[in-house]
Amino acid sequence: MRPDRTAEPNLKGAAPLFAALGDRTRLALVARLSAGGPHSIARLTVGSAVSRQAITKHLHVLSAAGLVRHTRRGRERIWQLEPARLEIAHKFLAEISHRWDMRLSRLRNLVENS
Amino acid sequence: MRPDRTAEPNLKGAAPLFAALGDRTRLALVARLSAGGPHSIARLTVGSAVSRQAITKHLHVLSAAGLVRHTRRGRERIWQLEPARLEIAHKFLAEISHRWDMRLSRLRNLVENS
DNA sequence: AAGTCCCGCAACTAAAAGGTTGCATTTAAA
DNA sequence: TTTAAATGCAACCTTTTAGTTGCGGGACTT
Repeated sequence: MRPDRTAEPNLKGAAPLFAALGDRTRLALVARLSAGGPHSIARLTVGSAVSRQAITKHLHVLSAAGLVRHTRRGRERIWQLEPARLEIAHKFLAEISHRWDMRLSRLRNLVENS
Repeated sequence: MRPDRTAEPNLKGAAPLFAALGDRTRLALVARLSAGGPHSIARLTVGSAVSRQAITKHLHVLSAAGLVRHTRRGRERIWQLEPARLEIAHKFLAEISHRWDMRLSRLRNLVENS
């Protein structure tokens, strides 16, 4: 197995994920779906500051990022979380933190051995 | 110790962080700073697709989100990563994933005991 | 002292984002 | 079979974002 050339944490892939999460309304939706489970649009709209159509748009944005998925049930559309994609963002941050720690420890070694 | 009522992961705080990370150029900057350490603007511009002023703007966006910090050194401005803020976003994702796992295991219990 | 490098500021543009309203459609309920 | 609920679609508006160019000023170099 060769050393991983794509060690750069999934740059191209992670940015759209973060962008999708980078809105207060959408983040609230994700949080709600993670705790409350699948919900219809109407249900997700209750208690929100914005209109149902706005919620719908946000759900589509999340969907385009692969963070949620929907199913029909009668006349309603049920949305649910897709946690696999969250993991990508999560790992990206872990990788960045790790790199930074490595830098610091290398620097410390340098100082101690001088 | 009571159950944590503020269990909602830092919604209001995390969204701006994700928004700041939700751009390819900015994410590349963060990745570069995490691996390569502090750099001047001119240095960060080399190899980028966009102009120096664009990089400057992006750095200011990251700075407003608390993700980077700068220092003067002679005629150049050195930017460096501020990893503490990354931790907030990181923990948010961990919390969401955890919630989802809890939901799944509760559901499974429900099915098994029925 | 002159030239060069690094940077900040300002004005401007094009495109995308977030939101709204109005209306049509499908499905459930009375 | 009406009526009401849940949604989809489309047009429109306003603000933000990402980017550019041009220029001026401070800080090293020679």
